[in-house]
Amino acid sequence: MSLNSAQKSRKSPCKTSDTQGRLLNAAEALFIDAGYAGMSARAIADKAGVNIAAMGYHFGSKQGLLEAVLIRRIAPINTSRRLRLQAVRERRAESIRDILHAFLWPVFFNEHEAPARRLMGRVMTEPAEVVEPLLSLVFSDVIEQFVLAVAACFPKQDRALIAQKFSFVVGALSFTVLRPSERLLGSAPPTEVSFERLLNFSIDGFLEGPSVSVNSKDIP
Amino acid sequence: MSLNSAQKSRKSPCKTSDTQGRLLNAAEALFIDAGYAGMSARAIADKAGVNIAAMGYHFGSKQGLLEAVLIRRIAPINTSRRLRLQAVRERRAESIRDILHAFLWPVFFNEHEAPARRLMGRVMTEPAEVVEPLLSLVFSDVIEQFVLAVAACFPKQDRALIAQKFSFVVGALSFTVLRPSERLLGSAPPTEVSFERLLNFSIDGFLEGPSVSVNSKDIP
DNA sequence: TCACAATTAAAACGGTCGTTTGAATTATAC
DNA sequence: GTATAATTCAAACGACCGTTTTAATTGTGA
Repeated sequence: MSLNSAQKSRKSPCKTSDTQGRLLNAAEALFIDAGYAGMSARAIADKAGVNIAAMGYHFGSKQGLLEAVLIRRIAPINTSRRLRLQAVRERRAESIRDILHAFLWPVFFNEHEAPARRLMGRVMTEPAEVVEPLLSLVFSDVIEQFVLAVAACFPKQDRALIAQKFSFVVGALSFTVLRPSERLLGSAPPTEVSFERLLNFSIDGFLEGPSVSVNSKDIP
Repeated sequence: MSLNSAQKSRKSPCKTSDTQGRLLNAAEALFIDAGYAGMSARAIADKAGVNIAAMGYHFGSKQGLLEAVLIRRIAPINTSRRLRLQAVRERRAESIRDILHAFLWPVFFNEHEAPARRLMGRVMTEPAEVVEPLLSLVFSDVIEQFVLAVAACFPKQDRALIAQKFSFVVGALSFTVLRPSERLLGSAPPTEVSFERLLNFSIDGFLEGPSVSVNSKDIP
């Protein structure tokens, strides 16, 4: 029996069916479109062209399959983020643009493009509790690193304020990549354009903008 | 038979059980926590302390109940947004702060506070196709009005750019109100603080910030 | 070729899904 | 009080859920 996929690919090197890969792709697409509760094991198996029992055999459960889906795409993105942040830091002249660029770029540009982007958006807004431990496992560290880096850029700004500003960036990012983005906008701009716009928007939010000098009155 | 709730309340003015209200409250809470696919009709009925058939009787279906839930909370928020935008316009000196204030304020401050906030965040990220027509029905008009108002503030800026910046605001807003917000931040700041921070962050994103003068290189 | 492990397949498991039915109960109007 | 409508209730509908079992099939090393 298998139940583990890591060491097994070494024992059977020439897989022609690639059941695991087909399951991962099918589950990814359905999770993006319907979320965890909305994707059924039978729909996954059908889309993958695989017997339904294959899911339990290769990944243990539906939750195990989703975890594999997330780790396959999200972990490389966060690794890329970390590497880029490290490269920026080694230049000893990090700017807020460099830091946010390192955070946003791997989401928009990677070898899997749209699927990875939308998967990122979906998982950040997924209500199912099964993804909660996965989220903190994969994200908490990289988020903390980036918030620290941004804080180093603005020693004067309140730390909690910086953390929340960063969560605004995460929100704008998640919402942007969640859909083909014809929802609010009439049409979807090219990926490079969306990326550049979100980057500039986020940068301006961190810089000490004119907004701080203006008082707003709550008109109840 | 009923199947319609609008004209019926006039015929039976003294409801002691308030089955519809209990169903709405229960469905709202469960939808916020689990999304459409994750909330079951039986869980709703149990939480409401009501027979399961009451849902079909009063709202036709689970989808009908969710529609009533959304309209009850979201429509008043958007109405408040429109009224505030109109008030700002009549002053003939609208600023980006005033416009964004009118857009954000009704989400953070209304008579139902946290439930309405989180419901707003959940519905904006809900994958189920059943909410799609509801979304465009309730949101497309108010969004268009606000984008137009912002565009009037910045006649020089590209219209598509403004629309996408506004979607960034919507994303940051949705993500902020989606959870009690202990997810990325360590703790949740008071509502007024979060509101003020998001407002300032959004304003800075629209103002012609320093980011436009700096070119970013894509380091692949 | 033969044992043996890995994988796939068909079928069923108990359970829950959203919805419907029809009778019982309650409120309203005359 | 009685007819009539509105509402609630228990029960069941067929369908689908995630998972498991058991047997058949495939691939691999001796």
